[in-house]
Amino acid sequence: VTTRSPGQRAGLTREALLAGAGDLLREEGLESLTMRALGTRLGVTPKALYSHVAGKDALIDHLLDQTLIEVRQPPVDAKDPIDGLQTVMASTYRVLLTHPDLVPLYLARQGAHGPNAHRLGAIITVLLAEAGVQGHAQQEALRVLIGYTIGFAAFAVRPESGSEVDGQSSGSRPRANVMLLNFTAGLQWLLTGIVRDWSTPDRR
Amino acid sequence: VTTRSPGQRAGLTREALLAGAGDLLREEGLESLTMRALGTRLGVTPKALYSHVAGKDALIDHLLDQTLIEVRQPPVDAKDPIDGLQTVMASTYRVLLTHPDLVPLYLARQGAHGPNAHRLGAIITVLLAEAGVQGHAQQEALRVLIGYTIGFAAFAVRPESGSEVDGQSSGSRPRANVMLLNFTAGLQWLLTGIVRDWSTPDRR
DNA sequence: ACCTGAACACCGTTCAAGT
DNA sequence: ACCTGAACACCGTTCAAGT
Repeated sequence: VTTRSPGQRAGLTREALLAGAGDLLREEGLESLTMRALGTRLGVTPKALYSHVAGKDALIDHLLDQTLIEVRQPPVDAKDPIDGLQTVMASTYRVLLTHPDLVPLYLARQGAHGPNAHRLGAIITVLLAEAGVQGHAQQEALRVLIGYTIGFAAFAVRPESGSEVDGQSSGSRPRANVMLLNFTAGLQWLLTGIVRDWSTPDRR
Repeated sequence: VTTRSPGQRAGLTREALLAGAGDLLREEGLESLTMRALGTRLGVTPKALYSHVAGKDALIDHLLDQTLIEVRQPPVDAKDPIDGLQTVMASTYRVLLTHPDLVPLYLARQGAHGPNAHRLGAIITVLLAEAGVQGHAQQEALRVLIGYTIGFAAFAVRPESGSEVDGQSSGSRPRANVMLLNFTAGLQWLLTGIVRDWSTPDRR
């Protein structure tokens, strides 16, 4: 299906690459996300992709970061910073579950590293500061929250065969909701502990 | 270096394969863990490996499970089940950090699935039961604990470039210890919450 | 049962070249 | 700057065959 000679533009953009990669991931799974497959899907030679992206790793990095756009911002008139943290982390958890195949990649790369990830980290940091968690403890709290969220998401992705758990989970009807409630409970415990043990009451 | 004709035994065992794979992983990293590389390291054609292991995925599954042997068992005369849980999970965390390259694989495969993983899961389950956490809540607590432990381990592996955190962490001297303390703190909060909110006082 | 050589069907990526 | 054809250096895995 190659009706184009060298020099003719195919009209590719980085956005088109990311959209195609996202579709490929959603429809065919992680194993099928291949530079060659992405090329044929876009009607283009694999090499053409390298004009818009440094390589496969860079493409995935962009994909991971772009996904975080969907994370819901807490309202600016935040009354309670703890509520804000609960909102942001729960939204992050939900977004991660929407893209199950990406979850292991976030962990393999230790999170995303683009502008959206940075923005999200900044929001969490501000909320922690408002809750009186600063400096050293602030960075550690950030790691605890992110590690818990991504780790839990990774184990929530597939219903059965969940590590060493026996397969017989009690039905599977409201499973996603049950997992979300479990996640929220643990998150609340962590937030309570962080504020209780790591906050410095001086500033603010 | 092929001084062996078809039919001559090379003396391979599954244990030798796993040991070689572990060495390869430790010395060269995950990217270099290849059936071909493992073959040449053992002085054997790649195909010879398939006589002892179903394929690369199966080999990695065995590797993941075997690593869990190192997790320390809590003393049988356990006084406080919460102490026991703290011990087991912290030991698991430490073992995971000893094998950083494996951590993303645990998450990608949602934990290990072999006999050692099963044994570890059973130990945790018993401790939870002794703490009064049973049935439905027991499975959920198990997931919370495992998700937190592996997730935190994944973020503890590399010092800098930790997701959206700015690179300037306060020095790097006792970093592993600091992370372990952070992990332990969060673990304690989770255990406290699990027992407080999910234990049923009736049985035991 | 255990290992071999040769080969298949894939990968990501590079190079030189076209417009 | 953007895309092409051809090719390089890898993968995991299979097949038929040896002892």
